[in-house]
Amino acid sequence: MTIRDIAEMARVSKGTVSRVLNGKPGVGEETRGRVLKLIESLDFHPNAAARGLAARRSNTIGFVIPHTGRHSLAGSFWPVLLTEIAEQAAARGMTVLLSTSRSEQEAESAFKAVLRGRRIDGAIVGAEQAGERSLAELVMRDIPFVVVGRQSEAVPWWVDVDNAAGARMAVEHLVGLGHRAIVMVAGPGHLHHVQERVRGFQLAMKAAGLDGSRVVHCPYETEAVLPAVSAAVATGRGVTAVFAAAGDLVLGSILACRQAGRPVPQATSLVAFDDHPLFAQFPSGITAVSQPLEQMGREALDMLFHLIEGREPERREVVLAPRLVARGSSALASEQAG
Amino acid sequence: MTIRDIAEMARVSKGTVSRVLNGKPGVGEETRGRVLKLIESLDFHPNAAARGLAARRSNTIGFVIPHTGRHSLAGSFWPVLLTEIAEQAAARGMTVLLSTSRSEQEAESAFKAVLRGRRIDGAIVGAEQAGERSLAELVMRDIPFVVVGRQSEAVPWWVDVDNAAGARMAVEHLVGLGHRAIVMVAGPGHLHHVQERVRGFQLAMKAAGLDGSRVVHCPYETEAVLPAVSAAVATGRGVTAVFAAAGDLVLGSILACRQAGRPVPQATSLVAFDDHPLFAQFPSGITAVSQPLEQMGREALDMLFHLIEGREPERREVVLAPRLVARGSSALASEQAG
DNA sequence: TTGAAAGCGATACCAT
DNA sequence: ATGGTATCGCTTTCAA
Repeated sequence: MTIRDIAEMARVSKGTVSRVLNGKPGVGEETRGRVLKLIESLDFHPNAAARGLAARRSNTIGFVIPHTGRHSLAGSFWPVLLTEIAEQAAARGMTVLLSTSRSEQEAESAFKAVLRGRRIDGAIVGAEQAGERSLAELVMRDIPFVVVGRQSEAVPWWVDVDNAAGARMAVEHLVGLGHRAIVMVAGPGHLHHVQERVRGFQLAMKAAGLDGSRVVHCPYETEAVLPAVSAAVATGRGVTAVFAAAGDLVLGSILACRQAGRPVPQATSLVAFDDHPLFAQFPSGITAVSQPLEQMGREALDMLFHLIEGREPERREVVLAPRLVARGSSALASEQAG
Repeated sequence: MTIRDIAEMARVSKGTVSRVLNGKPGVGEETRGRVLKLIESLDFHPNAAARGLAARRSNTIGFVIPHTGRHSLAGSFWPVLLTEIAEQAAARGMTVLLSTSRSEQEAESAFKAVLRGRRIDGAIVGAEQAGERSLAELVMRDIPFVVVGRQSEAVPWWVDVDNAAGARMAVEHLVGLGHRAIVMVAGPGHLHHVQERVRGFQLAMKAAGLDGSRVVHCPYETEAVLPAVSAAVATGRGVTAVFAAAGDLVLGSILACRQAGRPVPQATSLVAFDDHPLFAQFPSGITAVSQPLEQMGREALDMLFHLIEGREPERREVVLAPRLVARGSSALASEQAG
């Protein structure tokens, strides 16, 4: 079943069917209706390859995220964003081609596989994957892209959550509850979003007249969290609250507090950066700074579609505000056990 | 840059370049080398759409998983499997088109979007998505597919973990540690894998001469887990162990035990079905029945490629053995507190 | 408003 | 071992 069959049955030319198919003008009302009805009744869908070949458009976008074996997809950020993007792309008649891999080496080749042969019209790229080489590759192949998260300053189009503001919200929430000695558990210091969160933390602490130097850096995805945090909580005399600045650090932080004899929420308050379905499952819930993933997906796709269609996006950079979801893990300092 | 440019530069015909590109015979050694060198030095990659049109192959497979907003991708099973498949597909020169969505309604349209226009050569379908209508659609469009997990009996090709065996392993592990009163926390009873796990549990309990009737069914992704399980643990006098038969139920089960005054692992042993990176992060780790995701991905792709190439797969059904990873959450019954 | 025809960039068959 | 050419199914001028 091809466009030609439809044309013959409708007694029109292929060109006319094509116009109808693409909602283009220049087709009589009656004719359009007739063709449309035929297309629907036969559940006809034009061949994507032929379409792509003729129109030089694949109607496919690439989603390029960090090598993900256990790390990225095990968290909540990328999976949810991926879902958002897949869905919103579908709503616009686009499909999503995925580039993921377990290891760093394979990431590169997986990435290239997706770019090759003009398979995609554009790409959404995760910040960690947005290295110079990758971006150069995209530019070279003339593929528009939007980076989610920010790593390098050299990226032209990106959307990110306001990491510093999120950290500030966490601090202000805790300070508002009467906490004065707060430990921040942060990821590896070379990551941009980590730096931003630390900056936000320290600014907010300073603004409150408090000591912002209690920052513990841990690698993600490791058991190193536990000892580091419990040491910080145990030795930092008078510490009443912990700011776990990434989803991956939350569990370790909670366990560390318990291990240090200062369980959450009875003796220690905790606020997480990144929300996760599990956080609502904890006995009284875990207070979290939630990233607006749906909106991030929407904004990123918006920009990308602008770029694909050759229109300059309204903004080159989009910074979205996170939202604090208060749950039971953060309590009044005065009500905590000593 | 097209195949034609390459042909001219190499002073051969397009046909010859095409043969080289596809590693087909009928090209002189010297010629092949010359063309190959040119292709590499120019980093030429044939246009995927043109290729797909002429060869009637997209070199793309679809990955269709349950609507996943918070559920599926928040767990560990699908994300990891997706990664495996993306990577292994890439190794075979295939790319992965994704069909995901947040809600059940959107799942259907997202699914169709991927199938339309012969975009994919074949599909990997998640069991929950393998409803009659979806499969009928695939069959109708003549798209080969392999189902991961098993839901209906009507599915011709599938790969799944041996759920019953996994449950048995959990029981035997616990029994070996001296536990005699074990509660199973299971997912919704209408799911096939849940039924299988319950069956395995009960068979193993019976074989050990124990009471296999302590089965608590909970919906996934909810806070209903907590009350249900703590009730079971508290009222079931003498219960010393819990078998949390899905990753999503583990945290709730652990919290429930603590809430019932019988914390894991001090007073209650726990074994999980499904492993998760987080499980290694818990203080002493959580014992888990681990699914061989890498192997599942490989087997599923193997079958799929057979089907795509019109060769009958060696097996129509593949059942893989899970593996028990012993960690600290399961202890000798005799060493547990009262 | 509509039709006819020329590509789009590969593959594959048929000669040579 | 190679070249020439029809073909894949659609989009897009260009005429009418």
